[in-house]
Amino acid sequence: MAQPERPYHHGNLRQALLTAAAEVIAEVGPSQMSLREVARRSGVSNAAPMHHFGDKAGLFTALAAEGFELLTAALEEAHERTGSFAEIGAAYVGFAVAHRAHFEVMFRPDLYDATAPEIIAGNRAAAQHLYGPAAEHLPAGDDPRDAGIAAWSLVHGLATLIINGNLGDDAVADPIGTARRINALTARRAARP
Amino acid sequence: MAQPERPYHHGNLRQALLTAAAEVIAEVGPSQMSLREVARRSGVSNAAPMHHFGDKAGLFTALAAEGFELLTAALEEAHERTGSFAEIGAAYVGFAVAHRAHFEVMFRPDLYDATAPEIIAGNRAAAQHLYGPAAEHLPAGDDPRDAGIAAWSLVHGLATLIINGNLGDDAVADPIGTARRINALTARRAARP
DNA sequence: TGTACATCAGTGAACGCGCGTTCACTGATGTAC
DNA sequence: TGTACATCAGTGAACGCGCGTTCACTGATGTAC
Repeated sequence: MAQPERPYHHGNLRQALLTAAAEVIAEVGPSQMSLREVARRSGVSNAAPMHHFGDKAGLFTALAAEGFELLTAALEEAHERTGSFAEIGAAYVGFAVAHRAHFEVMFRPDLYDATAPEIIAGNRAAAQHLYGPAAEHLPAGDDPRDAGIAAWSLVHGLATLIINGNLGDDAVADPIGTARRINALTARRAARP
Repeated sequence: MAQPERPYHHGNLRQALLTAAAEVIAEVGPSQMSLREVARRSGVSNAAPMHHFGDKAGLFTALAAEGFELLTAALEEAHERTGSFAEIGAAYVGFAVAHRAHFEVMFRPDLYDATAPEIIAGNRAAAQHLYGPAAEHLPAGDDPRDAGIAAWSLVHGLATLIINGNLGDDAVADPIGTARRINALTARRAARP
């Protein structure tokens, strides 16, 4: 037993806590997540999370910021890979399902400090990757602002309904496929002005 | 002082508790609502709510059931009055904004007993008033199921984004107007196959 | 290369708090005769 | 019409619990010389 199971210095505790928090949130929801449970799962004392995040809201802020980065990366990747607006929407839904905990926290600003610079920047970056392509694929006569809101509403609503279990089993079983069909349905209409 | 301020028998405590709960939820969110605060606002002892709802989940169940009734009534009214599918969608968003607390609870089934008969019936009734008209206004070639999901996603996403404060001030200031434009935009596209 | 010391990361016990729920109870209401 | 009694609606004190946060602390690491 030369190597103790848990060394005094964790090495990467901050990230481990975020990962554990996402796990807990995915199981019980953001509002039932407790710092103590997160610490427990990370094999660390009750007070350890405070050291990294200051308080509970600080952990949520970090999680939301990480979420916006992940979302932006997912949208960017889909855009560059396919150039298809419908695929960007599918990537949005894919992100929500794959990173359910992040997604739920991101859209509950009451949980965290929404004025933190990393949140504002992350928010803006993600929005640009949605609104930008929406404006590119605009049929004549449509207001670009409304078209952006419509596109966002569509994928956000679908993601929310799937996550909350409000859609049938087939939609839940294949969220990205459902998103593709829904987006294609709307895009197809838009392509015939 | 012949009339005491608070008689022993409230007379309509159940409804008063539901109203107070909706108030609290609108202020602090469903997960921060406590039975004690609801009792406090209703001018009644801590234990009084248990008498009417059994436990906390019971109160949420009652609130969700009431929400489904209100939503169904709102959709039905819009349908009969205008016959317009876009107006039904606007009514959905209008309901979410006007009855924010109900709306939030309804779509968090982890909070209540989703298997309660009044919930299942309410859910089904509301869905029929959305999916039914969606099928009527279906352009050729569209899958009716997908069209229903798309319509629901659009209005549900818009409602969620507005409630969470993710849209700009003008959308928040006039949610129904925004919903009308978004729905009309989609409906207009659908009308040109 | 070795030593002194500052800094960093995590401990663990303790705090006060608000919560959901229980319990035996009491006041008010309705009904049978 | 009056009385006895069952039932209903709400009381208020108490319970045990998990929580976020604090605090003085200790072990580990890095850096200056």
